[in-house]
Amino acid sequence: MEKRYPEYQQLSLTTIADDILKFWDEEKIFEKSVTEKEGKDSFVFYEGPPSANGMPGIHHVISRTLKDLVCRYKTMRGYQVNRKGGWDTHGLPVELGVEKLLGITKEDIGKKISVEEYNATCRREVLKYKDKWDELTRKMGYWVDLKHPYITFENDYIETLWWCLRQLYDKDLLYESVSIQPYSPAAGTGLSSHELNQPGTYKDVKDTSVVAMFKAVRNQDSEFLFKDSTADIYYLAWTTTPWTLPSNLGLTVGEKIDYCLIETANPYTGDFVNIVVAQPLIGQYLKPEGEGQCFDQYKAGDKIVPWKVLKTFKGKDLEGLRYEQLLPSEANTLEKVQEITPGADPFKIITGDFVTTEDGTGIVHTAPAFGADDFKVGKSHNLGILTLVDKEGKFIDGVGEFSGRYVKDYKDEKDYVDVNVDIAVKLKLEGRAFRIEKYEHNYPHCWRTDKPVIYYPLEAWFIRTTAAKDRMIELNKTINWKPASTGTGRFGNWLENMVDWNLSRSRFWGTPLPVWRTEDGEEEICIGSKEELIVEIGKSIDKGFVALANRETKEAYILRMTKDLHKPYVDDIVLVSPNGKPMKRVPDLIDVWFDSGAMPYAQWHFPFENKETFKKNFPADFIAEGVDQTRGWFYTLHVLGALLFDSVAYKTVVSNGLVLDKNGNKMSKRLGNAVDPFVTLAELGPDATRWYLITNASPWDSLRFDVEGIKEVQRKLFGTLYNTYQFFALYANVDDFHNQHAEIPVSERPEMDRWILSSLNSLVDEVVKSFDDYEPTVAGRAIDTFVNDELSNWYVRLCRRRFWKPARTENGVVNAEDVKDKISAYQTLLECLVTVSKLMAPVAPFFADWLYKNLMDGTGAAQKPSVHLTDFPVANGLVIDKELEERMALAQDISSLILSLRKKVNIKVRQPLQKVIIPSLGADFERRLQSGIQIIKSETNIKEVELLPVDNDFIKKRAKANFKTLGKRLGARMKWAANEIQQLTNDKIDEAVNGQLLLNPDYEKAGEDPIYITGEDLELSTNEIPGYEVAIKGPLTVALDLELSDALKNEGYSRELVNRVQNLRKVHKLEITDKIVLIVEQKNGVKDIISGFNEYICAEILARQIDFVPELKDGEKIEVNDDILTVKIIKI
RNA sequence: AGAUCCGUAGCUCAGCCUGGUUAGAGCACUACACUGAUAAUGUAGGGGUCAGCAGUUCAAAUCUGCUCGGGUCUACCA
Repeated sequence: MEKRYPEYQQLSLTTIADDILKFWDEEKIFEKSVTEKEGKDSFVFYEGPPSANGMPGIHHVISRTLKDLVCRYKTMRGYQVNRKGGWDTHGLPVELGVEKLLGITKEDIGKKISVEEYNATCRREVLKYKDKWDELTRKMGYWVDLKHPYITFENDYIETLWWCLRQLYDKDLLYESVSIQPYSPAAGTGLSSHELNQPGTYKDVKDTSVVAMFKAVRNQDSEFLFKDSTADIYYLAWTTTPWTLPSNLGLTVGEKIDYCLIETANPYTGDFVNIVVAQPLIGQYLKPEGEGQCFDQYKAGDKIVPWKVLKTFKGKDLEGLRYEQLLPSEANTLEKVQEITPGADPFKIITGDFVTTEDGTGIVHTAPAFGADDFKVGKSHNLGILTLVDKEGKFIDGVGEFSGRYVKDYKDEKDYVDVNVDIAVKLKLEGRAFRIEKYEHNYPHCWRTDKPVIYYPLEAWFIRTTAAKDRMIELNKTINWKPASTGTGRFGNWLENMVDWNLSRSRFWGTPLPVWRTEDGEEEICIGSKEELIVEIGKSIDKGFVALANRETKEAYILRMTKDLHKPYVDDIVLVSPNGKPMKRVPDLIDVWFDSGAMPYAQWHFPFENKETFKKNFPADFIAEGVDQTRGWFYTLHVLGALLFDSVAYKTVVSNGLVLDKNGNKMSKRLGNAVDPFVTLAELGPDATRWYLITNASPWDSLRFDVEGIKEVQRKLFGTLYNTYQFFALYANVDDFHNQHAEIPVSERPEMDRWILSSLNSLVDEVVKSFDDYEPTVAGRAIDTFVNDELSNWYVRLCRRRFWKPARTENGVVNAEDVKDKISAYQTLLECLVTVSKLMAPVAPFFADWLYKNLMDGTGAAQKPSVHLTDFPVANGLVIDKELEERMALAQDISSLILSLRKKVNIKVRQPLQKVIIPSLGADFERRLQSGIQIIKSETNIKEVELLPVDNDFIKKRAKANFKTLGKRLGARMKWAANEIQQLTNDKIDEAVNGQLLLNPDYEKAGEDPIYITGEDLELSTNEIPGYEVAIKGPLTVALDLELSDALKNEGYSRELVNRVQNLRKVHKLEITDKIVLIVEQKNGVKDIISGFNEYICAEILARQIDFVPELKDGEKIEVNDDILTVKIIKI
């Protein structure tokens, strides 16, 4: 017989993946899935560009699975989904990799190696692992266009970036300013915090710390502090970097922090002073024993210093008060400050939210030049800025005795004297230090020179994101975040606290900032296109700023200078200003995050090309990346979308969590717990891997990756589905079923079929809803449950006979009813399998296609060559019958209870039992039970199901309170009532069910309200049924009649015999269609039993007849119940 | 320091939005059974202070607050 449906020896998910991959390639299925949708609505997806200079890890598989499944799903829902791949190619990681490769440092660039050569190496190295990435992409089944990716280092890409920058520049959103950055005076360079995160840069060091005393100025505002005492008042502020004190311009306090004015003495000089310090920190500076002690006997140097709190107030009250400069000198006079920052108003107390009472005094010494917080708060409170230290790390002229001294030992001087100590000593002598001590803390060091870093103001270019802050917050509210909390929380919060975007990077391999400027800084130009640059160069040549080399034409020169828009070429370009002065490019490169944030525009080389394409593909309907991109890519996309187009850049964003190892540790190469995705895919197959990643945890939860989990998915889902298919194929091939019959209307199919179809359509409904809601985990789990619990373990198991029962008898009589039943079963199972293949296609694309193709091979009625080109199923509401699904659930529960009873009393299922009694739970229950009775009987091998009417007094009932209805009414009496109800007897229960029951008859005596309960306040169940074994689940009770009549015993015996013979057939490797003759050795009474069930037995074992012989020499022994029988089967 | 997610059985996770009776499932383990889907299946068993504390409520795994533990992000970083 021709086998229409392929049958397999065993399931090999890896073979399936290989075969299907080949099929996709050969038939160009991915291309077709896009081209076939030409003209349909598009679903816009952006691929976040990975950097190909590192190997892909398993965590890339999860985010890409997520992206892929959404795109596949939307394709099947009828959208055209273009997916352009991309590569992120600039930035520090690439540069560091190259430096390592070449064995050089940043300083060597331009010296040992030319910038040109260096950048060429970067360009080459950055796509080092591109092949590996492409391979992973293919093998995991991620459909994305790898043939036409956008690459951020290409000229066209950079040109769009320049266009974007020019737009921002024209809108006055691009500006240059000073910012505080980590700076290494020893190396003479700023450091990125990436560099600060190199191992070993943070070291524990002991520094001289000072609690300095800033003398309060008495005026109208501060009068409230002065009225209680005549002594001078000092604000105490702590610092671990005393060298910043001459640059002090303010003191910052916390608005809501409590501060105290305290009368005490300077511990070094013994002078009586009043100090101001945060209330929670008093204990750090003054001993409790000193509180309230008499001042008369105190002298300098005494261990216990007397003190007394004069006043307590909030930081807010201090705002605006003035103090005298701590270390005045020529260089830091008010005039000098105002010379540098006109209009500045320093030397006052301000408030800042970064102030804590963790350490220090609760008053923060603020030197805007040397701290990011200081700078920010200084700027907003107009303190001005003073930088009394130069770029070499030494004090500038005009700082008195400290001028010319290095603030840290940057030059490895033999006799270096710590200037910080000298400053402390000076303060101590002047009575301006309250405490001086060595303080050990963690401080960053330059990873090249090992010298301490300082924070230092440096020029940098910024995007004025804060200008559009409100709009960005508003736009963010329209974005569908998965999970929502990331949007409102992490991202929303980030937007609320937004600062301007520091674009500047002082590296070599990156997009150059296209700003040219005259030396005096008076004139500058921002170039917005290559064309514009060419024009400007032309002007410059005409002006004579460019000395053309021998015989080089103007055109050739321009071509040479613009063929690569990177360093060093752009730096060699000199342009001419409107006033005729030469302009050179500012040295900065831009943050690589700008590169990726601008991909919606740059991937199409907009606006220079593809204007229409861009319009159709902006904004994205959907993006997805790891949650670590929240403030990375998600942010930069959002910024540029908002600033350039006043639009969101994406409508839905899914942020997936991390992949941890099975012990919950972060995967890292160093720990050796990183999972190689290639190994996983090769060994376990992409489908199981993808399914596991998606269904094990919500994408945004972090996932503990364990290969055992994938194996479980293999076994449970794919194994079961494979078995189900095999089962179908086996019998469909036998019966030559290939969907050649007219479809039997669902209403005419048996209840079992209607049930699984209802369940299937309910599943479709749920899966569609979940995918639409970007909840693939819910969808996957639902499919899993359907396949295992409903389709395989219930439908197929219960319907097995329908498939292998012959539709015609041996002599060819066809029973029309049987035929129809069989066709119905095939049609039903086929529909389930085909539908499941489509439902699972987004998540398990290989297996789904394999299953689909096998089924279509059999039916020969393929709508499409691949499941991925089909339409996603749509639930047919008419087929969904929730009532039927409930009925089946009831039948399942009852069957399960009966099976557990059989187990309990040790009567195997093959032994028929006469009767099961089920107490009714009301009319509804009876109706629902009725249609399940047949199923229960055959599933549990029981002859009859007897329904016990509600009002019988045969069983003992048990009532439980319905907390939901009663709780609201009774309130505090609930506990009491629940207890009462539990003790109700049959007649009381009946009273309630039939009308109402007064629960507290003596309510009047107790002075209470009467409590009436009705049937709906009770949940009834059964306590016991005399003479029966009883099992209970919730309100449901079944009672099993255990009596075995001879007839039942004999029937059991026959069934047992059938089972043994079936085993023999299997052992002898008979085909399931082979006919046999059974020969049995005669033995006491056996013949009578067997003969009584002759027809049944023959039908089951496909025997033409059963012969009995007195003695069977070459027979086999089988055990039936307690008998040993000798039998023989002969194939005919 | 701030933000955010997570904490339920040995493990992986449901349940929480919308409070209600004895908190579920799978894996693993133990025992028994079943076997024409068989690398499957059924039944039973052990296994839980639902991280902790407090509050709201007749009633809290569920709502609120705080604390603890873990992860991630941010602190001008790619």
